[in-house]
Amino acid sequence: MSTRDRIVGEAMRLFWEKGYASTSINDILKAADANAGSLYHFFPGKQDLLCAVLDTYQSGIRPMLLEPAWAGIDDPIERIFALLARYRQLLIDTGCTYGCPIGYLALELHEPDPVVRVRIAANFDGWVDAIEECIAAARDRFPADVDPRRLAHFVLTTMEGAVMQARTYRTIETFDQSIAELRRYFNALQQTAGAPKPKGRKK
Amino acid sequence: MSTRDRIVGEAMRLFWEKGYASTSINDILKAADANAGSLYHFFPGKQDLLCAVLDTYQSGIRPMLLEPAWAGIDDPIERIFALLARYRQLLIDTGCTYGCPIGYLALELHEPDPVVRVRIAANFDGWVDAIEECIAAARDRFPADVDPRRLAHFVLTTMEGAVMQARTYRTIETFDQSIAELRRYFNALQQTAGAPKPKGRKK
DNA sequence: GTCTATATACGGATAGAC
DNA sequence: GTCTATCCGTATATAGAC
Repeated sequence: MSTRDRIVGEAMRLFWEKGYASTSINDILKAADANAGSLYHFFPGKQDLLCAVLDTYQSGIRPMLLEPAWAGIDDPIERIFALLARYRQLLIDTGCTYGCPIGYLALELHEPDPVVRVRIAANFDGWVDAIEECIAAARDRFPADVDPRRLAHFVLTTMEGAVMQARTYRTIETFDQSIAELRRYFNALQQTAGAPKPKGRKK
Repeated sequence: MSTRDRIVGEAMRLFWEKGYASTSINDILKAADANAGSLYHFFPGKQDLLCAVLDTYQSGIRPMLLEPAWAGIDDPIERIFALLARYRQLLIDTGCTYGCPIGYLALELHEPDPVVRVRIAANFDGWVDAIEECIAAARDRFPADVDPRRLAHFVLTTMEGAVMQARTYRTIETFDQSIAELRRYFNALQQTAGAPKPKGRKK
C-alpha cells in the first residue's frame, strides 16, 4: 500500500473519529507512519487532503457501502432499510459515538471552501441517487404524486437526524424509533397507492 | 449589560457562526470588548463557557423560541410546523448557512465531556418536550398506537436532518421538501385515526 | 520520494499590578 | 472585577539534505 494511500486512509479514519479540526497533521503522520515531507509532497495542505478523503468516500459509495448492504436483498424498499441498518450497526459497533462521516463533516465545517462543500454535496447526492433508484424501482407501489427524489432526500434527512440524536443520547433507541417512524410513513404511502388512482394500472 | 453577559452572548453568537473549536478565546474577548482577566475571572476555562452558553439556550427555549413562534397560533399541530418555520426563516436570513446551533454543536463535539453532552441532550429534551405537548394536545386525531414522544423525536430528527442538507446545498429547497414530507406523514396519520378504533371516541 | 529540523503563528491559560 | 504582558504547548507548513 502506497504512502499516499496510507495517508488518505488514516486521515479518513481520524477525521471520522476525531473530526477534521481536532485531527492534526501530526496525528495523521503518526497513524500512517509517514513524515511531513511525504504528506506535503502529495498534498499542498490539509484541506487538499480533506478533498482527497471526500473523493475517496464518494467513489466508495457503491462498492464499500451499497453492495455490502444490499447483498442478498432484492426488494428495493427493503434495500433502503437495509442501508439504514448499516448505519445502525456502525453506531452499535462504536457505542453510538460515530455515525455518518459525511454528515459529521457537513456540520463541523461551518463555512467551508467551495471546493470542500461541493464534495460534501456530491457525497449526499450519490447517496440520494441510490435511494431514489430504489424508490423508482418500486414506483407503482406509491401514489402518483410521490416524488422519488424528494422522498429519497427525506430518507437522508431521517438518517442524519437520527444519527445525530443517537450520538447525543449515546443510545440506539432514538435512532430505532426514528427509523420506525420512517417505516410507518413508507407503509402509509404504499397503503394509499392503489385506491386514489385506479387508472392504467399495469397487469 | 454586565461583562459576564456580554461574554456569554458573544460566545453564543460566535459558536453558532464559526463553531466551538474555530472560535478562539481572543475572538470572544474582542467581540465582547473584554479582557482575558475578566473571562477567566468568571469561567475556569473555555468549556465552562460553553456550558454557560448551553444553559442559556436551554432556559431560553420557551421565552425566546416557542413563545414567538407560537404567537397567534392555537392549533397544536400548526404550532409544530410554525416552530419548523422559524428554523426555515433562520436559514433564509443567513443564506442557508446557519441553522440549529444545538445540532451543530452536537456533531462538532465528537467526544465531549459528559458535562457538555448532558447539556446538549437537555436542550434536545426541552425541544422534544414542547413538540410532545403539541402532539398530546391533538391526541385524539392520531391512531391509538402513535407514541407522542417517539413522534416528537421524529420531528426533531426531520428538522436537524433538513437543516444539515440546507446548509450543505446552500438552498432552502431540500429543507422545504423534507418538511413537506413530514407534513404528509402527519396528514396520513390523522387520516387513519378514525377508522381503526371506533371505540370510546369522545363526544 | 523520504527524512529531520525548524520557522512562524496562534491556541488556551496564567501572573500579578491596579 | 479589570487590565497587560506573557508562559508554554501545539498547530500548519517549510527548508533542505539525502
